[in-house]
Amino acid sequence: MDILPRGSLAPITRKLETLSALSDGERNAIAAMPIQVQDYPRGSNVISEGDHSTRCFALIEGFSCTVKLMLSGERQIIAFHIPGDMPDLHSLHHKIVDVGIQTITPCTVGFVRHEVVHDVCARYPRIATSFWRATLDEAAISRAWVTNFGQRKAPERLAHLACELLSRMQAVGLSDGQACRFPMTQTELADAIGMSPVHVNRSLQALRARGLISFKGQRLQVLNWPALKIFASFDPTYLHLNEKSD
Amino acid sequence: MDILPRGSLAPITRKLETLSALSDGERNAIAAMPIQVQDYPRGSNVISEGDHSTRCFALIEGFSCTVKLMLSGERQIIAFHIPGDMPDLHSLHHKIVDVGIQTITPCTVGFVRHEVVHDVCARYPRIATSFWRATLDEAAISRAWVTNFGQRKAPERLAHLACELLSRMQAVGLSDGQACRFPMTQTELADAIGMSPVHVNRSLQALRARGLISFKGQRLQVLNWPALKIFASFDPTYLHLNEKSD
DNA sequence: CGTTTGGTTGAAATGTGTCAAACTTTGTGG
DNA sequence: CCACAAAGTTTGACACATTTCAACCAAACG
Repeated sequence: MDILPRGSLAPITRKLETLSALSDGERNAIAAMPIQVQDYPRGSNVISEGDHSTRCFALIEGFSCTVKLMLSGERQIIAFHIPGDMPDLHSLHHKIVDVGIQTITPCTVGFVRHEVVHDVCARYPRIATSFWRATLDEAAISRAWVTNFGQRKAPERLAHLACELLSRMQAVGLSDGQACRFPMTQTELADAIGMSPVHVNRSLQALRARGLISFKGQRLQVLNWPALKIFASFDPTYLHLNEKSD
Repeated sequence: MDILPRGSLAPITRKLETLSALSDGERNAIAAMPIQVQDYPRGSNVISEGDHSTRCFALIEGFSCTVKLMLSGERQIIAFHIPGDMPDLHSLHHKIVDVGIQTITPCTVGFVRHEVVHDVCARYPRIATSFWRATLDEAAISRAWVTNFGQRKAPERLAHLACELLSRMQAVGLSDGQACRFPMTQTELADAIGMSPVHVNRSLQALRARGLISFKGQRLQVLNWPALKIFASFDPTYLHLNEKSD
């Protein structure tokens, strides 16, 4: 754990810039925030359910997910996070966190103390707005997941998730055409879409058989984007990707 | 449609007070916001998907829900709203709304223009915080719904929804012991939990057979709260009911 | 090279959807 | 206040989606 050189905040600054335009002063204020960088191996808990939160973090490198653990031992994955995301911003106002955050791959995260964030928000209202918007973007994704669960069968659900992930990766410049890194195991996908791993496997085969997507070595490749969108009835409006505040 | 006398803002002020303590100045600023009151019959659209939003609203009286309409004509209910809720606060920063809001009963709502809210937020940071928190509370509920869909079968899912609704009604003083108004039809419940109306009906019968709840004349009566909580594995932490900011 | 982890397969059990009909309640106009 | 219509609820039989369990296979890894 050490202090991050200014440059490493690039993913977060870039993310905030997508939310609203920043002045030089605002950019500097963000770059000046004291940040504690920490690496986590795959499968570790960055935040545990029930923790009392005093800081929040940005995902600098790697994939993580928000999870809810059941008494039965089952785990529900509620959201996936990609570099630049700030998955526990809500802890700024919800001190008792009701979900955990786990790493899916080895991750590098940057922690910032809540006082620091509150202070920056107080001095730069537009930054506060950006943080608020980041939490709203997340909320919109949760709503889309509710719809995904309620309205779609397994193959369509998986297809929709693939559409979402690729779109988000494209939005932060982490895609390679219509392909991107996709390190989730089938068991993790099962925990995310609320189905058994066996059924995930069969649904993925159905998607492959239709020539929509392919998975090889932790990569998702979309073979027929228009057809995939139609199959999943994917409408990216909910991601609010090209909509800045103010 | 007319201007509301100050007193009618009571549900909203009370709601905001549950989010963070308000000073007299803050209370006055809220009471002074110009508000347009409008009545809607049951089954009408307060907000339609795709609208470009210039104001947001508080539900003063009645029940409404957030919906996502599918191309197929199906509708997914994403959230239920009770008096005091401000279901489209997110439109403050997401101008293009990706969901609609429909009334479940006749409703009275109060609209406030976005500029007015932004102005109050700028002058009273604690009010801004309260609004932010209100959107975070909603987001936490969406996350809980994802878990509800992913982890529970129909009867447990319905039971969890009943727990949530009753808890929220209790929190704003609209319950009657362990009973409260519950005007949703089985078809609406079906749209909310992503199941067919027939299966909702059978699941409700299962809950009644277990002696957990009863429905009569738009009322939900919980007959065995401890047993219901266990059956639904309901943990109210996610509602953040007794947690104020600052 | 063996071990572990993740992916694939088949068959049977369970959960849920669909359709069509009957029943019950609610609301409305005469 | 009644009669009727409309809306909401309940039932049964059958089809389909998904889970479960157990086994096998393939790739990754020390």
